[in-house]
This record gives sequence, structure tokens and C-alpha cells, in this order.
Amino acid sequence: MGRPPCSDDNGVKKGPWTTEEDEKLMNYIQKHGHGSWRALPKLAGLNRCGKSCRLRWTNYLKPDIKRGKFSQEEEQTILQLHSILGNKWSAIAKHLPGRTDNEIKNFWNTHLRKKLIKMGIDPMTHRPRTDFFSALPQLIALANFRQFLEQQPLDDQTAWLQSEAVQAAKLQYMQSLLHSAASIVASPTTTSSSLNPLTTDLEQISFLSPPQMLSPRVLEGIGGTELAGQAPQNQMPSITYDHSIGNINVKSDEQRHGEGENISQKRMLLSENSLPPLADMPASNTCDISTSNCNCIISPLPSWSEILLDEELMSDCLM
DNA sequence: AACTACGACAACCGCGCTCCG
DNA sequence: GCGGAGCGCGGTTGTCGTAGT
Repeated sequence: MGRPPCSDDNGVKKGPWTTEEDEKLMNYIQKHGHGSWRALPKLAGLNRCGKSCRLRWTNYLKPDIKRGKFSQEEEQTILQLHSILGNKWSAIAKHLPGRTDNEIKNFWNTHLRKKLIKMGIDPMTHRPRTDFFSALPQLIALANFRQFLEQQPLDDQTAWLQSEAVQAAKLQYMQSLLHSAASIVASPTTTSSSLNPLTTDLEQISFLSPPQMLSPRVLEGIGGTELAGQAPQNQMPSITYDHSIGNINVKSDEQRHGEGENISQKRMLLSENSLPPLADMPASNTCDISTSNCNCIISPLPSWSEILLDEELMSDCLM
């Protein structure tokens, strides 16, 4: 493949464009169109490579380009589209007339990304951060628990514990798979109606965190004592997550429906001893990014335990 | 006033895709 | 089907302005 890179062109100017160069480029394109970008610099009398000319034109000189600060609406649209499309800047730019992919990319990197990180939200997944280091204490606890099991005689009780630990490990593994899947799912084939900022709720971010799928005994064993005993298996409580203080609030069904505002919610601190969220999946949860307030209500999904604990499916996944 | 750190954004670079001979 | 040319895209770097010390 023999195409020389732009930088190899002899004596070609690099760096910021002068007004004189801008004028030359604009005049030429307005008269002749850009045609072949490779041939353009010579024809226009510019000592630049074609690629540089194309970039300058598409990102700066094109007449329909909107410049200046991004509006609140544009910001929300970018957030919404990024949660669906990921770093597909050109695809995002198509939904923001007058904005270029480069401009959106820069705005994301300098403003929005930092804003999300500050709020404790992973800018790539648009979910509360569950990076390696935050999960490290759980992994260490899990390793210790395994060591503990290996030192015990394999009677019925420890065998049962071991199988529960295996389930826990499987769920952890599924979490990583689902994280990967979530980023892949962000495909450009999404229907245009779902992307329309006028018809969608721009403030919505979804995530699911079902630590209650592990039995209390397992949670206790792997160090999750804060979580142990919060909810019986297969009875999914609703969980609200407060980004600002890093807390998860858990309410049972009766609490949710019967007792209104004065319920004494069982509160789980996202401490070193708690499990990280185990899965991500779109749900009917809302999260207001612009105000840093998040109160994501996690819907119970009983089918999850059936799916995740299915031996055949899991053995396929783990092979 | 001089220096440093940081943020914003323009521009560059390399890769991959598409088109065409 | 293959290979080269051209283009578009996303990640990264460079440059400039400004706030802080």
C-alpha cells in the first residue's frame, strides 16, 4: 500500500492557517468546488496537503458552520446521542445542524466528559463508574474466600458454599461481558426516531444493579456484609442510586407502594465491602445530568436470575 | 511583571473503508 | 479478485489564551 502520508509531502506547510490561505481556499472552492482534494492545493496555489485543505474547509470555512458556544439543547442532544452511539462523532454531528464532528468531539473531551467524571459517571458507559480499582476490594475478598474454602474439608456445607461462590464468580464475569456488550450495542443502525431530541427524554440514563441476586450467605462470604440480608432471593427490591454521595438506597415492594415518603429506607453504602453493580441493561430509570441529581429507580427483572443462573447458558459463556 | 498550569480548540496523524481500473 | 488512490473518521498533539501564583 503505497500512499505516502500527508506529512511526507516535501515542503508542505503545516500548522495554523493564515487568513490569506483561508481566502485562497475559499475562493477556489466557491469557483470550482473542491473536486479532488489531493489536486486542490496545487490548483488553488496553496502550499498545503489536500488533507489539510479538506479539514480546514469542513471544520472551519464551510459557510453553513455554526460557531460559538453549545446551547443547553445541543449539550443534551450530544449526551443522549453519545449514550447510544458512543464516539461516533460524525453520526452525532448529523443530528446537530451546523456543528462539525471535530467541534463536537472537542466539546465532549473538554466539557462533557469531565462533567460526567466529576459526577461519578463513566463517560463511556453513561453509568456509575465500576472500574477495576473500585472493584478491587471485592476481587481480593473473593480470592480470600476461595482460599478459605480450599482449606476446609469438602463436606456438604462447604460444597454448597463453593457452588454459591462459583455462581458469584459467574455473575461477576457476566458483568464484564455485559459491559462490553453495552458498548457494542451502541450501533449506528438505531432508528432515527429514537434519536430525535424532540421526541425523546434527553435526561435519561439507564443502569441496572442487582446485587440481591446473590444469596446473603454468599455475600457475607465474599465480604459483602453490608449487602447480605437486604433482600431474599428472587424478591427484587427497587434500588435508588445517589451519585452525589455515592449511596444506594434499597426499598422493598411494600415500602415502595405502601409507606410513602416516611419510610426508613435501608441504606447501603457503596463501601469497600459491597459488591460492584453486576449488570447493565436499559431500564426505565432517569438521571438528570445537567443538575447532577440522579435518582435512578431500578426496576425488578425476575428473568435476570433465570437467565444468569442457567447452567447451560453460563457454561457456554464461560467456555 | 514573569512564570507556570491549565483549558479550549484547531490541526495533524494513522487507520480503515470504498471506489475504480 | 487485487491493488492503488482517495476520502472520512476517531484519536492525539500542538498552539494559544487566560487564570493563578
